[in-house]
Amino acid sequence: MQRDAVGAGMVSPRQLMASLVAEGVLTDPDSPRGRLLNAAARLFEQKGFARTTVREIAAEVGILSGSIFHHFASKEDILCSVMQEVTVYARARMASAVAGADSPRERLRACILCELEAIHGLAVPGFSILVAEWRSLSADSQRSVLRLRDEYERIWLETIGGADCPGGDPALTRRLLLGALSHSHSWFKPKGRGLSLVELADRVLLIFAPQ
Amino acid sequence: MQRDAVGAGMVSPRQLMASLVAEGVLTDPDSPRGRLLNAAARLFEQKGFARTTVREIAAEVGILSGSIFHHFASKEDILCSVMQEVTVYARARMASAVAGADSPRERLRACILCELEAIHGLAVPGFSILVAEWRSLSADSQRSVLRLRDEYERIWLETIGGADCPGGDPALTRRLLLGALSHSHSWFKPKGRGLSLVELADRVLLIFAPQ
Amino acid sequence: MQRDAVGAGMVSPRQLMASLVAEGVLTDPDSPRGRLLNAAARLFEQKGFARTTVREIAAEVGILSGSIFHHFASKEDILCSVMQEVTVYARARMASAVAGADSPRERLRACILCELEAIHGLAVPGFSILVAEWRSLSADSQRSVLRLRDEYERIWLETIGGADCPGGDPALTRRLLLGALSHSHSWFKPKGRGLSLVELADRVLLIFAPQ
Amino acid sequence: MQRDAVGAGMVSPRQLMASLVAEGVLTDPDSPRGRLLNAAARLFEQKGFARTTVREIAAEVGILSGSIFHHFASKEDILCSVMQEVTVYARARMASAVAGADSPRERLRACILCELEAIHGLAVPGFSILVAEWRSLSADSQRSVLRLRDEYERIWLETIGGADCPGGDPALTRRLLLGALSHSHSWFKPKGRGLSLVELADRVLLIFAPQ
DNA sequence: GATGAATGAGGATTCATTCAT
DNA sequence: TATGAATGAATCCTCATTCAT
Repeated sequence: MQRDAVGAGMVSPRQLMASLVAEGVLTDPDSPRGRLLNAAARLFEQKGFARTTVREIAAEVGILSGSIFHHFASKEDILCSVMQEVTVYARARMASAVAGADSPRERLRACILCELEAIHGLAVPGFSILVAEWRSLSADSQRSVLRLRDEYERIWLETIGGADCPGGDPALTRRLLLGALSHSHSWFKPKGRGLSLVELADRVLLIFAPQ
Repeated sequence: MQRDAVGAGMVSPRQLMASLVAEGVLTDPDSPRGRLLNAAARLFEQKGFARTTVREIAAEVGILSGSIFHHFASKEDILCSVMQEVTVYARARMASAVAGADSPRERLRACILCELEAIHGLAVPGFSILVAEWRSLSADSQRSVLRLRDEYERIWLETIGGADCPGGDPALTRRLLLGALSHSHSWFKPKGRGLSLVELADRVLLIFAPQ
Repeated sequence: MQRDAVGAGMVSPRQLMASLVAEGVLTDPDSPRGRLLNAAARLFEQKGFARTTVREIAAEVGILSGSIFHHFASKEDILCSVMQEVTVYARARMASAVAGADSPRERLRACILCELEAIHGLAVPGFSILVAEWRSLSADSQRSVLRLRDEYERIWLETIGGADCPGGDPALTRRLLLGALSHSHSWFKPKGRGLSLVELADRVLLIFAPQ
Repeated sequence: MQRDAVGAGMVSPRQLMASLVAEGVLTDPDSPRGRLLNAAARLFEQKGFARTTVREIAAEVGILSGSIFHHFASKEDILCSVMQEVTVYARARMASAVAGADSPRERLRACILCELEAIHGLAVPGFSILVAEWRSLSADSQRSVLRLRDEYERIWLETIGGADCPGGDPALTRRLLLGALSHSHSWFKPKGRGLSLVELADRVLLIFAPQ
């Protein structure tokens, strides 16, 4: 029997985003700022932060490069904002996914799938940037993102602690998992005729929580 | 009882490198070109390829930026050369490490430790660049590195296939391992009072090949 | 009796240029781009393309070198644009000059004087660049200029064909004329107390169309 | 009846050069310096002085760029030397050609053909450089070449004065001729199935000295 | 909010030239 | 004489950022 994707029983990505926008904790993706963030996320993911120019980001949403600075203080501010938005969204999504899972093992599965979907842009573009471009951020910006990320990681640690993972060190397990999952961005093609994302999640689960 | 590091029974890094240099398959690290490669590897690892200037690389070995182009055709050529050298060296080291291990499980452990040592620059600086800066390479350069890397990966796949890894898909296991290990570059501090590299390797082994 | 210069009965250079600018086929010489083109033409003529730096061109119009690339894609693009503008203008001027001449011989005289005036910058600066810097242009750029030049040369060939030139090969005559006239750029000084441009044209006419 | 080329009755190019080398007024083309001069002349003609690097010249004769400066003081010195050699050789050849012609008209024909052969590299490569790269030379170097060229031009002027050229101004006629002939370098292909060099010379003669 | 021209510091790269070996 | 590593100034070009309109 095909297991359910994370989405089952959850609010849809669109609904979730809408409610976060309503709460004022996320930028409206249809606003100029929101469209810039999306374009930037896509480009940073595709070509990397350093190789993306503000001109390209601006062109992507049909404005000129100078106009970007009405919305962001600097190029780094764009990156930081992207990361913040991604973090906020991923955290909400993760909370919702875990809440909808019954057993400890299901919860871990939900976390893995949730992060995989984020990494591969199914839910929100830009998650892989968090790992790949971390060093492009100034120390201050890193702190601001880390603060937002805290709870996201807390959920992960609790979930790993609850599941029966070998090694007995949830922090280490989490780090290995983060590396393994985020690297999948460079080789896993969800469109392919091979593994689906859900299948990949199950394989990973089998390794990090056997039985 | 403290298990042995990979190095036990192997030729020393220095000896290995010397013999590879003698074979003409590696650049003499004391030659101008070799010193440039080392400096570049260090800087690329520290700050990333895009954020490193040729001026900095040149300054690191005490020459002027223009002089670099006596040894390399372009900045990208430096990156490509670094990756090639790292690959050649890591391959030789890996072959030697695996050859010195008796059981399948020991061989896997040797692979993991070997790669961890490479990632953390204990053996050769620059291995983590292979993952982190892969996209900074042109398609042609990528191919040239991949050709050299082929056997390295072949050893990995055979070793994983021989060990009793869950999942039954050595290629997938390898990819997850590569992600998990290379990401350790951004959080693991070998100097720290925490885990040692050998201990980290054993933990990873426990997860990817339980029992 | 002093014969008339080409200008007689023609629209003035200023009027002609103004109408071409209005048609959108020439750049407004008062626009930033136009001023850059003029400065570049003057410098290329004076010192040659290779020995002229973009800094100098920029300085000539009071901007910094980097700002040039808002208007042109590359230094070669500047050269190409100069040649295109010069060609368009010279073509219009030539057409107008020939149209105002009554006899075949007068038409040839008009062509010669028109090209001489162009070469010596009396009408438009930069014509001599067309010959002197032709090899500095990429093959693609050469084609784009040649397309614009086609009609200019067609007028020449028809005019030579109509006049009673010895040799009976208008194409050859044109080539010899072009060489002879454009070389005058390096020795003829219109300001001098010697020959005037009009006199020079008449001498050339006497040689290439005797009687 | 096919008219004779200049060469008829003259010493062969090879003999002429040999005797000039013997006199010490020309560099032995088989000496290192001579081979450098030939390579440079060919490259300057092909790509222009500014676009030719000393590396290319050196490579052409199989030495390294640094070694060039054992033979020449600077890149400009190479250009100057090329022009001097070309001038000396052309002068000797011209004298010999004119001496072998009987009538004034024949003498003019010999001059034209002689210069055409020089321009198209049949006798010595590099003559077209004299016109095309004149501005690449410093004032001092220009003077040194002009001194050598004096007699060459004197022969031209006397010959033109002796022939029955229209216009009555040998200096002007010479200048127009020089422009017309040297420009042929950019369009005339001696190999082609069209005009031969001798035929071209006869056409030119017909224009500049009718009847 | 948007424009687009301009900035200006900095980037990689070129290349004639030098000089110890 | 030849080498080849190094120089160092200059080159074209890039790009985040500013600002008057």
